[in-house]
Amino acid sequence: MLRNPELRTKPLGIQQKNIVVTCNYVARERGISKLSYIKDAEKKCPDIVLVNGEDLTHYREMSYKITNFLLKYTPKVERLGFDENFLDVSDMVRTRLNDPSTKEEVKGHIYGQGQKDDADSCTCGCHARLTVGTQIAADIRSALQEELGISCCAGIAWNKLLSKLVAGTHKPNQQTVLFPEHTFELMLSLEAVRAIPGIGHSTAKRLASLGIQTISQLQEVDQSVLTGEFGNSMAQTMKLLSCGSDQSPVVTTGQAQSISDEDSFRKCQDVEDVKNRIGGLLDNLLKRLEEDGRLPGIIRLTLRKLDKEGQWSKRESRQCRVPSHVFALGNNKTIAWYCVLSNNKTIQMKMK
DNA sequence: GTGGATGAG
DNA sequence: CATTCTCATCCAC
Repeated sequence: MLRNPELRTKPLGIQQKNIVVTCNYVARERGISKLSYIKDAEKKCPDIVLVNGEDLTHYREMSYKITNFLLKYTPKVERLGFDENFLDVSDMVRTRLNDPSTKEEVKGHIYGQGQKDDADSCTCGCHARLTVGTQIAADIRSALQEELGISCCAGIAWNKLLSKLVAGTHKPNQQTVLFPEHTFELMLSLEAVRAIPGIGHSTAKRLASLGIQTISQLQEVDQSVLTGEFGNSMAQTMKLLSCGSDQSPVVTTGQAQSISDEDSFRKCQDVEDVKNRIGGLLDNLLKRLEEDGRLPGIIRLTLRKLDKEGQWSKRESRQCRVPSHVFALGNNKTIAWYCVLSNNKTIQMKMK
């Protein structure tokens, strides 16, 4: 929509292979959901505009533009995927509170109540700090809109878990603050344990085997029951999360730890074809490596096979170290063959 | 260090 | 359920 503003008012979907991986809010109002099949989406919404999004270059570049923009406010910026960032603004809050011109006004929504007044039961100053937090969020979101043309949601709270959860309560392009009195309310509004970030489908399944499906069940279950299935550390963490407690700090993300390029290799029988496709992935990777400026220490190939019935199997990977002389030669294909030969295996499909 | 599992958007 | 195309972390070996 940034590159083609005419699409703003139209139902828009981003397509990768057979799937609408994401879509704008116009499309969502028409009943399109993320990760739906193209067929279903077109059935519901025949005039949906589809843009191919298999090449993530543009999204990655904008993603880093946004993170770098946020880094002008504080060095404590942690990326989560391509489109979310955590900011620890504690220092900014302290500075603003020392400024006599700072007001008491809350910007945006307050979670769990119409107005803010009953609130001042705290003696620790958290309400004042969170209020300043809403002002900082409003300032940053407004500047982001002005300078990069990006709208977004924000959640203001005292830990990452709660800020993420409360950010999702007013969408799109709005912000919400959580005051401590309403923590329990927010956690219980979630219902399923799966809604807690960090509890994915696998952990949810294991919890279900213990008879735990809702947040309140997780809050009330005896520690020892969890410890039996997950071990002490995980059990402790999950109990805390269920109550809205998250000790994890905002960790500055910095440069990527790895870069990868992949493709689902649809209908690839021919060996020649496979070689070409892997070569293409490698070329893209080398371009990105050059822009990055660093040299890789390791290269890894990842693959998934298709069985007779067209079912995907689990991922398999092979990796090896890349000596720097490989790059001194400046020879593209050398690297992939170095990897393949040094492992003495034939590897097709996916490459990381 | 390697390779699989898991989880995030 | 994954499906797409990434990126990160954890853990057994």
